[in-house]
Amino acid sequence: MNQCSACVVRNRAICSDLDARELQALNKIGRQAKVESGQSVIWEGEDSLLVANVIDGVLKLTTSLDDGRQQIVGIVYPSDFIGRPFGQKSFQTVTALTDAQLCVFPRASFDEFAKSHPKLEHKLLDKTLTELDRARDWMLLLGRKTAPEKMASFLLEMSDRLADKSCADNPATTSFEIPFGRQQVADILGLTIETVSRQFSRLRKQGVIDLPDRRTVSILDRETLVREAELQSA
Amino acid sequence: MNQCSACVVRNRAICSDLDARELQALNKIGRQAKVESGQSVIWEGEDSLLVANVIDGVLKLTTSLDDGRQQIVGIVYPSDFIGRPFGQKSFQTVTALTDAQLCVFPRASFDEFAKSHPKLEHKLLDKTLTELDRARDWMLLLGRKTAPEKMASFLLEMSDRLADKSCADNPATTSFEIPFGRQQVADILGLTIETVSRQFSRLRKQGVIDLPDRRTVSILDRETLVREAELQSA
DNA sequence: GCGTTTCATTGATCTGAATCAAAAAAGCCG
DNA sequence: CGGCTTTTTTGATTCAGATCAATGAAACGC
Repeated sequence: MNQCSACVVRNRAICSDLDARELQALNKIGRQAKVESGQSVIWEGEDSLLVANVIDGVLKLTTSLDDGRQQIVGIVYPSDFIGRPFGQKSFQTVTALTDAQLCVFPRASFDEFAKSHPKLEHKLLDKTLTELDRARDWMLLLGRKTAPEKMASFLLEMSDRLADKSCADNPATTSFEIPFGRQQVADILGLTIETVSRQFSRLRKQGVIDLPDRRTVSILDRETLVREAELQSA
Repeated sequence: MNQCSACVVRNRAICSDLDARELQALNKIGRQAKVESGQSVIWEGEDSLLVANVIDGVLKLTTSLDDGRQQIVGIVYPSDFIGRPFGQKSFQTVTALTDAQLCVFPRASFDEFAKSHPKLEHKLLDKTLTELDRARDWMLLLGRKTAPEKMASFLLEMSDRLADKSCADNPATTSFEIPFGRQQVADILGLTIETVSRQFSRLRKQGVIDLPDRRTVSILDRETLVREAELQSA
């Protein structure tokens, strides 16, 4: 039996404000599910049949064009929520970038539960508003930034999200493993894989970053990155 | 005294599910405000001190870089909600594109009211989820579409939002007035004003659209536009 | 260990959209 | 109406990033 009380995202997910009894009711309509890296759980254009909390792993949200061009429109981490409640259609495909653990709910039951539990809806609203802010911020990057600016912004964002603060002996140097390959970085930034690769190489040659292996990035000169990212006015 | 019962967006705004007594309570914390075209009501980076319902007019949400580059990240129509509840900082500037009428609330009072009125929070959640879908859709356009594709997508979206269905004698021909100039179209699509102008001219020469005056667009050949927009797979 | 496949880097070239620069058209106001 | 400003269009040129084309380096299976 799944015990929400033992859940690792217990304090951060949308269920965090529910009491024991409510949690048990929610638990009844949901189930845990394992998703392997590369697997998709929700498909663009399909009926929205399920929603879920991410317990562990990283997933991507993508939209795409007929000819294969693809844009990653969101990256989902543990405690984030995926799926489209109160709507019939999904506009994005959700794919696991690492092996992942989800807490899945049939959409209809979730909708019903949510409507009768304001505390949960409030949490969901808060998360959605934050996501909207993030998406709109990303629109500035996609529409107006140059390749070097995109790259710097990306590395700083990744560092904020992923840096292992525990082993940061030198505060200036942060190291982290990006959970995706070059093509996916390109699909996040609206660039080609070649341009992404060239930007990585340039930053390495300039001593701004180090690339111990192809998934790991060490930021050596955060100052320069911040300057290159052309931070927003405010 | 403002009477919500007479409000033109009464059935579509986030307050539409409230009963008479609740409406009166909400009315007490809010006030109507007129905003002139060009005026900003919320500033990027400033403390989020107010939120509002749009009663009449069109406004834009923008994010910008230090050097003046700007991206329009949202267009706001009557019955839409603006501002960032439950958060201290605004990430976007909100500016009126036409004279507008708002129903303004101090953020703190609104937050409090919302938390104790689940029906309102539910409506707001629904609207926010829709906005998030729209924003992510737009990210595909910004990151992956070419200038002609952007232009076609833009015209189709505008036509859906603005076309005066009442006077559409010929179902294939739709006419509408874009509530903004070329520079703003450029800031929506992540292009320059020159490229936007060239695309307009090209479509006019090809007989796909007509431009009776600089703010009005008539779609003559919707088919071609749809083809050029490279519609999403699903 | 070694062939095979996949993924990343690097180089050469091309091109779509940006930039630079006028000209033309539309508003505006006395 | 006729000068003045602002906005839009059009043309010439440049350039950032895409595309095309190899090469190189890991990861994988046997």
